[in-house]
Formats: sequence, C-alpha cells, structure tokens
Amino acid sequence: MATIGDVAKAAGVSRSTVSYALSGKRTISSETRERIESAIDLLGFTPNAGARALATSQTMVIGLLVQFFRDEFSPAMLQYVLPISDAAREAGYDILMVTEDDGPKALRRITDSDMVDGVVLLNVAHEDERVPPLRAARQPGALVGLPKDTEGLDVFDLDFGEAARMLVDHLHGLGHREIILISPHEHVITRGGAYAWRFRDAALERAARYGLRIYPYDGETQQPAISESLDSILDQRPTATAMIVHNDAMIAGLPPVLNARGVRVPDDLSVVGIFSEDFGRLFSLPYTAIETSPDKLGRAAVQALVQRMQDPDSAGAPVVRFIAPELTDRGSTR
Amino acid sequence: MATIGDVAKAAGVSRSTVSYALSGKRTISSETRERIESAIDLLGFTPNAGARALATSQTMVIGLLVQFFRDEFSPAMLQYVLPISDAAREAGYDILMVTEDDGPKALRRITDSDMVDGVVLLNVAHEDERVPPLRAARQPGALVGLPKDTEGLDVFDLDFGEAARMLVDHLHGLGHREIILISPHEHVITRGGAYAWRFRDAALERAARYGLRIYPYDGETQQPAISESLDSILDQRPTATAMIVHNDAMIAGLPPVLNARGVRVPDDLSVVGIFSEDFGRLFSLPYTAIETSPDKLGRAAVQALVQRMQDPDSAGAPVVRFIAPELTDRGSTR
DNA sequence: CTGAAAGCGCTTACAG
DNA sequence: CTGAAAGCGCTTACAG
Repeated sequence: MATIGDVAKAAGVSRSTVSYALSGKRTISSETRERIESAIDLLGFTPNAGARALATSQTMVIGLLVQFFRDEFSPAMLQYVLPISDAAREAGYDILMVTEDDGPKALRRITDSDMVDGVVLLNVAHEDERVPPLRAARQPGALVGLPKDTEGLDVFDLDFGEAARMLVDHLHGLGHREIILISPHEHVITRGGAYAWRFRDAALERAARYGLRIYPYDGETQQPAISESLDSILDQRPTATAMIVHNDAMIAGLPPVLNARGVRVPDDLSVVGIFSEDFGRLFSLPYTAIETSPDKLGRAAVQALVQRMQDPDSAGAPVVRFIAPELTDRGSTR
Repeated sequence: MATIGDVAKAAGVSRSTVSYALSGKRTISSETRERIESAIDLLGFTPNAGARALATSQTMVIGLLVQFFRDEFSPAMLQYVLPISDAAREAGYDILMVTEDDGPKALRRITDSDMVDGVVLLNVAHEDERVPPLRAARQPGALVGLPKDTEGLDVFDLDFGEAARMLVDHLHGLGHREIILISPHEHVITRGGAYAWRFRDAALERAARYGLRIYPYDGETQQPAISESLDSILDQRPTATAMIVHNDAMIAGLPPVLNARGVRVPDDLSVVGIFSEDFGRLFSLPYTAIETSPDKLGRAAVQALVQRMQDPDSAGAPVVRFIAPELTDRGSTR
C-alpha cells in the first residue's frame, strides 16, 4: 500500500506538505496541491487509520455497547443501533459494536487500549455495572437509559413517568374507571430496568389520584406464555374497560388473543401502549400509543458524545435529558 | 495513560522485554516477569491498540457490512449480526459495524485505511456492488449470501434450491396436488436477492416433475398490504390444499388472516415456511419450516475469515459452502 | 509557501 | 535471558 512518503516522492514534496494538503491546516500553492492530488490519485493513497490515530490520539471510532438478554424482546434493539450508527457516520465516526456478555470487561478493553474516542451504552440498567468503568475511562460516554447514578455522564431517556401519566389521563378523560396495566417481565425489574417501575409507579399514582381502579400485572416474553397470560388477565378482570400495555412482547401478542375472544377494540376494550412507530408497523399494531422515539434518543446520545469528544471543555456539565413523550392516536380508545 | 516505556522503567527492564513478556514470544526469567507484571498492575497498563496495529499490521478488527432496505423485514438481520459478533470475539476480534447506504464507498474506506483485517458482507445480492471493491481490497472477505461471481471470496449460504425441493417433496408425499407459493417481495428480486428465485425456481421445477399445480405469488412487506394480499390469494385459490411461504413478513402476518377466515391448520390448509427458529419463536409461528440457521452461516463466515486473516497461505482456495437445510416439523401439514 | 525532524506507542530483527 | 535500535505511517511544532 502506498504511504504518505510514496505520495511525497511522486509529487516531489515533503511528507509534511502532503499531510497539510490532506488536512488543509495550512495553505498550499495550487501548483503543489495539484501535483499532490494527482500523485494521490495515481497511487490510490488512503491514510493509514492506525498511524493517524497514533499521531493524533483520535481514532474517529465510537464504541457501542449493546446488551442482549435472552428473556427480552430483541427486535427493538435494532431501532436504537441504526440511528446511532447513522448519526456517528454523519459526524465522521465509525462504530465499534460490542455485544459481549461481560460488558464491564469489554468496556475496559476498548477504552484502556484506546480503540475508541467515546462510548455509547445501550439498554442501561438502574445499577448498571458498565457505568463505573465508563466513568473511570478517559473517554467520554453517553447513555441511552437512566441509571441510578448519572454523575459525569450524558444520559438520554424517555420520560416514562410522564408517558404513564399521559396514558392514564387519556383513559380517565374518556371515562374509564377500571384499567388493566401490563408491565415488562419481572426479570426486567430484577435486572434493574428502571423504566419498568418508573412507568408503573407513575401510572399507579396518577390512577390513585383520580380514584381509578388499576390492575397491575407483569408480562411474559415468550409464547405460549404470552397468550395464556393475556387470556388469564382478561378472565380475571371482566369489568375492566381499558388496558395499558408497557411490554413489547405482550402487545405484539395481543391482537390474536383479542380476536379469538371476540373482543373488539375500542368497542369492548380500549387499548393503549408504549412502543415505537417502527415497532408498531412491524407487528401491525392498531393501538394508540406513546411513541418511544429510539431514533431521537440514539441521535441525541451521539450528538452529545461527539460534542464532548471534539471539544471537551466547551461541552459543559453533563446533562440528563428526558425526551418528551408524544401520543400517537390510532383510534383504539373511546 | 501508562505506556510500555513507563512499565519498563518501573520494572527496571527494557521496553522490548516488556513487549516480549506480554506476547510470550521469548522466554523471560520468572523474576523479571514478576517485576513486569506487578509494574503492569501498578500502572494499570493496557497496550495501545493503534500503536500495536501500526507495528504489527494487524488491527484485530473485522468489518461487518450490514445493508438495510426499507422494504425488507428488519428483525431478521440481528440474527446474523449477533452470532458474527460472538464468533469474532471468541477469535479475538472486534467488530466494526458499517451501515452506510453507500456500501462500496464504506468498504473502500475501511479497507484502504486499514481499519480492519477482514470483512464480512451480509445480505449479499446477485450483482452486489460491494463485491468488486472487496475483491480488490488487500484484506480477505467472507460473504453471507450468494453473488453471481464468487471468485476469490469465501461464500456461505443456505441451499435454497434444496430447501424448496424438500418442502415440495414433503407436501407431495402427503398427497397435496395444488400448492400456493409465496415468494419475497418483488423488490427483492429487482435488487438481486438471488435466494428469491433460487427457491422459487427449484420449487416450480420440482412441482412440475411431480405434475403438481403450483400457484406462485410475490409477497408484500408491510401491513395492511400483507393481510390484504393473503386474503386475495386465498380467495383466488380455494382449491389449493397447501401453502409454501418464503417470506418473513408474509408468514408473520399469516396466523391472524387464517384465523379470521376460519381456516384451520393443518385440517383445512397445510402450511410450510422457511425461517429461523428464533424468528418463529418471536412471531409464535406454528408452522413446519426449513430452518435458515443464521447463526451457523454467520459463524462459518467468521471462521473462514479468521483462518484466512491469520494464515492466508494455508487457508487454501476460496470456498462456496451451502448449508444443508433441515426441516423442523411443527405439525402444520398433513 | 515549504521542509527536516521529532514524536505518537508499539514490535521485532539484530546483537550479545 | 536481555537490551539498544530501527521501523510501522502518520502529524505537527520548529525553522526558514
């Protein structure tokens, strides 16, 4: 492969001149610039990324730590990964995607060896073991998901409390008095998925204020447990007129169950959920829902990270930003 | 950050000795080894990846080129990405995941700049624009999916022809004489997704040999077109007793349609498909199907690539390997 | 407007 | 068993 030295030789200039022509960091006479450019074309020169990284202390790579749980519904993850990858590329960064089970170890590996300029953590838990090593790393980090201790990190998440209140308000406004509430699988809570209880607690509190009856249930993640669980819940609560589902797997499995029972939406039951537009389209979900905006969250995380990587001083104090929930009315309530 | 020089100083040895202690490429007296190790622990030293890459010409990174199409069903992609990432890590490699729209350009960028030691291409088309630049790159490449010209590349794919024949044989053996065949969306064919016609053509040919009636249709990718299309097909072919579905989106949308029409499987209609176990579980598909084994394919691609990256000479001639299809009987035929 | 040189942090022949 | 030195391919002060 051609090096910067080959280009310099072919163009009859020094290596530094080629480097400056590449970076534009000093003025080059148009004559030499042209000689350099044709030499580059001729030799098909592309700067070696490792050498550049060594010289500049910048890799132009962002580490993306993805976490998969067997008992979690997977298709949702891609909705975060893609926008993050796109946003990174737009800012000139590539993505090193790490899916190792041992997140803290993987994180230390890529930060200590300076493989990346910054890190995005996905699917962050309340007491996420990746957070302390990220905080200790010399690279900045941005999180998608709210941990207990956010100090020193940029954090982005949906406002799950507000989302729950909006849904309860919506149903209350329509006159519903008895509401089924389906939460994520209890493993999500055990694992510290704070969004689970942030949503549920807010819903319960709001319902209590209105004097509504609310029937909380944990959800399942796999068939046939999903359908069985839905059937059992509906059997137990024949007087409920509305249902709030905060569980991707459960709401994806809901249509056939309602269909089989002859329950019409919204005539017999009002149903609301919280999922992304893409997810709803994927599973053809006809339900009014809070949009979870994975693309907004991912992009916001990358933006903040890029800012901090490129100009650590001007980036200011770390932020915790909640995306405001928006209700998409699909006509499944009344 | 501590460098190898700091460690050397702290341990009272030369930098080369530290390096050799790290790599184990020459014998070190246990005494010096211990001094070095405690110095490493003390300073928290991790070798700089960029410097190492520069010195060794090895990045220990694999480029993974993912391609997303808006009219394609996305959840399937993750099933390939994850096993590839896992297999790479087991072999000591990290994954640089590239999702850019301009695949050829992205490919040149990461190979020309030596960011990666090798490349895996996912979702390969018949005349895939990424293949020529990959062939031109100095790094080896492995493909998941069969292109027209496989020269110089390791290629892994399911044997879609054999898969189609197995399904036709299966239905023929049960006495079916009229079969509906649902293919991927026609865009998949336009785009050069060879698996579409490899499967379809083999099915048609096999059916012709048996003298079976086969009714071929293209599928849709989005609701409500999916349901409408299924309904229309079933309306058109009331005499068909079996259905072969080679389309993730269509088969995921099939259960509610059959349910609504009161069609019982397998009593009224035998249904077979071709999808992965994970996919089937995700959508609770109760259909006998050919297992597409994305994990096997991904892992095989990584293995071949690692072999070629680590020992280009002994790796031998490039291979085109078809994974043998396996039928998973879920009792949806008779 | 341009060049010679030092330096980024490693590895690995060469030497002893 | 260990060290001094060259080299990987860049960037960037320093100098003119």
